[in-house]
Amino acid sequence: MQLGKAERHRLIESVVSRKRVGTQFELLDALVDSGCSVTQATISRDIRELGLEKTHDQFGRPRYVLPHAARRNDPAEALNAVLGQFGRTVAPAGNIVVLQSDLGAAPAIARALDQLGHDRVVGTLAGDDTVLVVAPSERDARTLARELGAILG
Amino acid sequence: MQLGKAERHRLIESVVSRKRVGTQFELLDALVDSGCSVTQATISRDIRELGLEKTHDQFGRPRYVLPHAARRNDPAEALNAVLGQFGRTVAPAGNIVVLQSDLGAAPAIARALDQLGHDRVVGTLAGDDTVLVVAPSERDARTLARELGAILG
DNA sequence: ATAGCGGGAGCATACGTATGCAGTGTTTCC
DNA sequence: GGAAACACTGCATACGTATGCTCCCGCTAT
Repeated sequence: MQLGKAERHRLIESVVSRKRVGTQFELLDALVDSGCSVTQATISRDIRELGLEKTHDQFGRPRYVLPHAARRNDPAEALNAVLGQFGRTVAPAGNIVVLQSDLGAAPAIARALDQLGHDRVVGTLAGDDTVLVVAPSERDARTLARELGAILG
Repeated sequence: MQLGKAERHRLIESVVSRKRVGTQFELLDALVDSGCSVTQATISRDIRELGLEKTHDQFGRPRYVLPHAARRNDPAEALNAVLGQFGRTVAPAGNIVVLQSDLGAAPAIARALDQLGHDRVVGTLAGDDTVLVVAPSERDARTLARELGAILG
């Protein structure tokens, strides 16, 4: 044994979050490539211990992902939740995206946007129920508005 | 065939969100109890079409859940995200829970708490970076603080 | 009417995952 | 040191899930 269980777990988390892994044998191959040689049985146990979830991607193909709990601090998740819950409308106007929300939620949304590190978000300004999102260009603003609109539903 | 595919899908969503279903045969049984008799093969296809995810509960037991996308409007999800992302500290004080957050996030947190419909949340009052959560009793406040603290990490 | 098409579902089975058991190595406590 | 307890893993296999094939039904155009 060259790699301990804990290191293997880190490795699995890393692999799974970087590429689509649909079966435990695929994962096994990836681990072997990284110099970690174990059997499927071990991987099955690892997966339970890590709490990995098996989902389907947009094409219905299987995929393991990190447990939801582990993604709780992911800025993208936060934006999804806060925007899905409190967002009302999005509209581009020049190189600005105007985002309307439930009263009081705007600062949180703006903060979530800031933390995204999104290329098309230059900066944000929040009121009580409105966020102005400044984009680099009109074109970017339109794209961004579309992206945010998709989250709203 | 008495139930169409669409109705069966609704039924599956309902069952899966109400109780822990660990295998497709368990789900099959539940459907039969609801007067819908199909085979495991059909359920396998349904599960892919619905995009259900197979996770592990806190004891490592398997469980199907609705896809993450479908839970985006779940108030509990919103609270998790917003609190996990922006929450700082929680402390009970009398029958009040004092919640400190990142600047500006308090109103969103308060809103998320309100929408929970939680028995121990009588009402909330939000400043910029502080939420006061009013609980029915000191006991409730302590319990509530513990619950919220768990979300923070 | 009927031939042709497409969706839905069952059956059998291939594919994928979990687990009882046994073996090995490590730590702990006499 | 030696025994006991424990953690980790592989092997074989039981368990669980996906899918190729087929049939059936309902629709449409001929």
